[in-house]
Amino acid sequence: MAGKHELHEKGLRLTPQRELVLSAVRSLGHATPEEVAEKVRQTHPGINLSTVYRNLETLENVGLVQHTHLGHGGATYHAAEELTHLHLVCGTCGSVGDAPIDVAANFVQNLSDDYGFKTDVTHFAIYGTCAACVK
Amino acid sequence: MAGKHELHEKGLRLTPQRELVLSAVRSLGHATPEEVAEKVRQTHPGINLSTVYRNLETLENVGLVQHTHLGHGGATYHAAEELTHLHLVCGTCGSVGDAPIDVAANFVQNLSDDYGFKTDVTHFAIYGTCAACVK
DNA sequence: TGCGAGTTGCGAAGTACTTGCAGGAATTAT
DNA sequence: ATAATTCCTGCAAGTACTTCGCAACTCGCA
Repeated sequence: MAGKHELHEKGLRLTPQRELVLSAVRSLGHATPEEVAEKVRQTHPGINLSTVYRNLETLENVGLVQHTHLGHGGATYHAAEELTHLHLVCGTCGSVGDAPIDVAANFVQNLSDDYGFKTDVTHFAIYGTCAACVK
Repeated sequence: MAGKHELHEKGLRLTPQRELVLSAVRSLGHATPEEVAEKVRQTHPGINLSTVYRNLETLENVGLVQHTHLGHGGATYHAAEELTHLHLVCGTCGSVGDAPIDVAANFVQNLSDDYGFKTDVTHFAIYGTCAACVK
């Protein structure tokens, strides 16, 4: 379908590094900048950390990836396509689970109705204890 | 009522710095370690940042304060008494609003029923756009 | 193919936070 | 009240993460 790469369509240049950063984010699901760098190094060992940071930022600007705060301090990036679920972070084991956005629909609606607050549930993680650790 | 300070009862020493840190957290509502330090300096200029960090940690251990992730990277502390509301962070203006925990009751219930995930809604902020910025 | 502009790599600077140590203050026992 | 002990504070060095500047390089277009 597309004769041009998606990066092209966003007005960005198509460089190996950039494409690798994007695909790393996509294949990792959620990842810190450092994890992305590590992943990219599997195919492109020489890539510099700052390049990863810069590309993450650039890709975020054009809307291909987005960052989320999982709370440990650093931001975590994920592909824009993944934006359909929310993150369930377990405070005990540290695992990150997913849940469809619908479970929060009600909550979002409440906040909107009562406070006029438009919630973006995907941006922050939901903290708690996962089923495995509750036992 | 208490002949002893609450800090005493927790087995902690009563130092001016420590008491000031606690009262700063209480009066600020939510505050980053640095904001706490700034507040404390109004009455005790010489206090060191590391003292603030350590006291925050100590106070958290005995349950007098707790930290929440508002997403900017650093933790935000608040008094344990404040634990009855969740934080609504506006991505546009940066303001932090409050909402009673009840609005999330439904959501928490869903997560618990469907995933066995016990959510602590107060630990992480809820991200979105506040009423003022939506306009 | 050749030019212009966006990108990369590298090192260093900057910021935010944490940790170790020695002196000083608060408690407890005498 | 005094002395001894233990904890706490302040200072400073150290670590981790992120951003910046610059020169060389590569991509995209004519």
